Formats: sequence, C-alpha cells, structure tokens
Amino acid sequence: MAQKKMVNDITSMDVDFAQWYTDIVKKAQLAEYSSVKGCTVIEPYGYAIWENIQKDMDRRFKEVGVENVYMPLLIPESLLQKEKDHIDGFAPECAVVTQGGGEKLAEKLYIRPTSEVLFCEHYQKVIHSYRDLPKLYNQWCSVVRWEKTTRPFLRGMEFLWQEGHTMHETAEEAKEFTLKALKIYEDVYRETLAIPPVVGQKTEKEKFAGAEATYTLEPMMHNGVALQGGTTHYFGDGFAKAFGIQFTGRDNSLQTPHQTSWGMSTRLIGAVIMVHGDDNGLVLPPKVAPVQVVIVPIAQHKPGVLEKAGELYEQLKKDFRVKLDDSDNSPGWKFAQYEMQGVPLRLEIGPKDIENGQCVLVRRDNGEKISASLEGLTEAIDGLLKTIHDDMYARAQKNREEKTFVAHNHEEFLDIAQNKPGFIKAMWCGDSACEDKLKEETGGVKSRCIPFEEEHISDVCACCGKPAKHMVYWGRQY
RNA sequence: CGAGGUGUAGCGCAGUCCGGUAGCGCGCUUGCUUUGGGAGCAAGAUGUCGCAGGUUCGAAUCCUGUCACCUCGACCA
Repeated sequence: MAQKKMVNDITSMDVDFAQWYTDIVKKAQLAEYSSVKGCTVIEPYGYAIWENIQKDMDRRFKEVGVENVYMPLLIPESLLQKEKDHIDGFAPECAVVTQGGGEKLAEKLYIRPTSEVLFCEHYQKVIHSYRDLPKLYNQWCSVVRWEKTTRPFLRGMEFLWQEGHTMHETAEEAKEFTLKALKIYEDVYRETLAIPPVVGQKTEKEKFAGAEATYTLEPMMHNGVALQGGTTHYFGDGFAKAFGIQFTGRDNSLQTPHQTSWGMSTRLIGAVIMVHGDDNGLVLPPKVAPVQVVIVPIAQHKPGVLEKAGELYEQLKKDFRVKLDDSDNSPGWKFAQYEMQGVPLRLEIGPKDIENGQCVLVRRDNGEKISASLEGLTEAIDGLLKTIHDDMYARAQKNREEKTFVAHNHEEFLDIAQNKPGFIKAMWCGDSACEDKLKEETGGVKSRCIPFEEEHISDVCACCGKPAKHMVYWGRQY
C-alpha cells in the first residue's frame, strides 16, 4: 500500500492477514461474535452493505423474470434422501432436529443446508404442462451447515444467501440459463463490487453434489488466496426424475424438465473486505457503501460552519447516501473512524473553505485530497464516485494479474505453489487423480476452474505428462 | 477432528511461577477549554477474574473437568 498507515487499531495485513481481517470486521463494526460458534451477529453497518448487495442482485434477477418465493426451514429426512448424490454430499454437514414439543419426532427434520429438494417437491405439484415452464424462482434466506472452522462472512454455521432454482422445458434452455445466471453474478462482481473474478467451469471432482455441471466465480484476495464466490449449477433431469416431476410437452408426450440452481452469499462481504481493504481498514465500492459521502465539519462551533454543513447535507442527500457527523469528536477521530469503515468520500468543510466557496474532498481508496468548488458539487462527487469504482476495479485486476503465474511443467508447478501465493495457470489431462496428487504435493492447491478463456501453455498435463485437455486455474482457497 | 495458543472492566493488557480479597492504558459519564489527522485539564462510574467442581482459614493464582475464541492442518459457499 502506497498510502500511509493512519489508523493504528488495525493489524497490518503484511504482518498477519488473518488478524487484519478480524480487526476490520470488528473495528468497522460489521459483525460481532454470538454465544454460538460460527453464528455471528451482523451489525447495522455490515447488514446495510448486505442490503445494498441484495437490492442490486434482486433487481438483476427480476430483470430476467425471476420471482421470489420462500421455502420452509425444515426438510424431512425422506425428502432429502430422494437424490443419492445430494444427500451423500450434504448429510455429514447438516444440523438435524430430532425433538419437538418435548416429544421425539417420528421422522428427523434436517435444517436446510440448501433447498433443492424443497423446490423439487413443490415443482412436482405445480408443473403439469410445457405452459407452466420455465419456472424461475429465487429465495433469500439463511442456511445451516455444520462447519468445523468458521470465520465471519467467509464460513459460518449459518449464513445468509440467495438460492435460485429454475425448471426448463429443454436441456438446452436450462444450460443457457445456468450461464445466464453466471453472467448476472459476473456483472454483480464487476459493476457493483469492483472485483474481477476468474470465471469458468468446475472440474468433475469439485462440482456440486448432484449437479451435471457447476460454474464458478473465483475472485482473488489481496494475499493471493482464492475465494469460491458464487456458483451456478446445471442439474440435467436427475433431480426431476428422482422427484417424479413431469409435464405434457408440445407434442403431447410426457417429458421431464431440466433444472438449474445458483447461489451467492454474505461471503461477498468477505470478498469485498479482502480484495479492497487496506491497512487503514475497509475500502467500500461506492455502489454498496452504506455511506457514500461523510461530511466532517471543521471547527464546527465557529459561526456558520454547522449551518453550511447542514445545507450541503440537505443538498447531497438527494443524490447520494450521505452522513453528517456533527458529534463532538475531534476531526482527526472522525477521519480515522470513517476510514476504518471504508466510506468512499470524505467531505471536509471549515471556516477557510466557506470563505473560499469550496470544500475538501478526500478519496478513501487512494487518500487523494481535492479542493472542490461548492458550485457543481453534486456533479463533481458523482464523477468521483465513478472514478473510485473504476480505480478500485483496476487495482484489483492488477493485483490478480501480478499474482497469477504460469506453470509449464510439474517442477514449475511445485515451485510456484511453494513460493508464490496466487493463481497458477497450468495444463491438465482431465484425470481427477492428478488433482488429488497436486493437492497432496502442494499441501492444499486445488483446481479453481477451467476458465472460459483457455490459453495454450503446453501440450501435456503439468502433473502426469499425458496429453492435456484443458488449461486450469489452480490455487489455495478460503 | 489433529497440533499449538488465549480467556481478568466495553476494548487492549499486567497480576498466575511463589495463594492473602483487583490494577494499568484506552473508552464511558459530568463540567470547562478545544477542533484542517485519533484534543487538554478536573472530578466520577464500571469486575460473579470464561464456566463447574475440588484443595485451603483464605483461590484470578494450585488441582480436575468443561466451554468458547484465535492460528495452522483435514472438510466446505
């Protein structure tokens, strides 16, 4: 970071990245621990970020015809067992209700780890004709997975997410929608969160339990570690057959629909922290920042200062999310506070500024101070927020590029895995045995995805030397 | 679940080895002075020492158990 460290409460990311992350979560007042391991209290400031992400995603879903619904929290064991791969994948990490109203239950109820089977049970009841398709449903809810290690926003026992579940007349249409959902997610990353993820398909070994194909978005954190930050799945008709979902087709024959599901979670907040944050705290993309501009009056007890600050607040709040901090804390304290909280722009207004008909704008992302005329201030701020977004995106992209390495052979692969944190681009034969071997040899480097834009690095697999089928991104993950 | 570490005021810590009834800094409250990078002075308030047992006249301190959190592994969004 070129920027000087001005906030001392936060551990430097170069000293201890994990501690840095925890410090930000706590100091920026995003979340607090609760008395149950892995279940965190999301505080107002953290939740406001989630609400902004939600609004943005929800709008995009609705633009393509997706409708919101709500499914139950509890899943009967028999229902979960209908699709074998699915229960094999999820049962070990489920919380199960065995008692209710003081009585032992005749059938165990699973707390949803994901809701595929509930959607299927419902779709079986409401899909009868090709005229009922497609069904494009989404729900905003929380799910529970009994994780062994937990971290706020990155891995919790309970986490908030959205899960989309769609049914289509043809395999072709379902496959297309799987990619359409992926594109929406990619747009959210780029346009809203200012993060450039690597996008591609999961290998057979890494795909979702019960899916035919899984697509993924893999943003890179500041320290070179990947985060699986959203997946979309094409299910074929496997679940539909297991649940007896059938419809009468255009040719009057009985057919089975084809299915997709896709989800993104509060983990996105973790990604924002670890992609954009610096040693002074959080750095929020303007599109999701709960406060886009904070007004800090200087020498606020002097006549006219608070009045002017109030006027600016009234003016700016028409176009931006603005906060006026007229508390008695010193200006220095306020600067540090809003830097920790990642507010994109700080507006300082003091007696000297008022005399000159200007104010001082300070960018959180690079610390730049700008004297701005009070004339045309709205336009200036609007332009600055856009520039901040673009610059944040460019920095994230640069970091990803600088921490992406090419391995032409096995030796290079192991050397990079050992010495250079980041993504590795290398050829792969398609055999999951090679994935296992590389993971074992490197102590945790796994295939991230087969990107849509593959490059030709060599003719042979970087592990076994057999003819290569794909170029794969590899890396360590949270 | 394996290995290591930490639990004392809202936060960060000292005190634990060698038992004697609780301390520091920040924050908080009130007042005055301050305000362009975490303000100053003065006066105050705040603790079942993670929890449960045990030893002892007496336990933050010794013993046993237990829980939580953090870091590193294995598993996952």
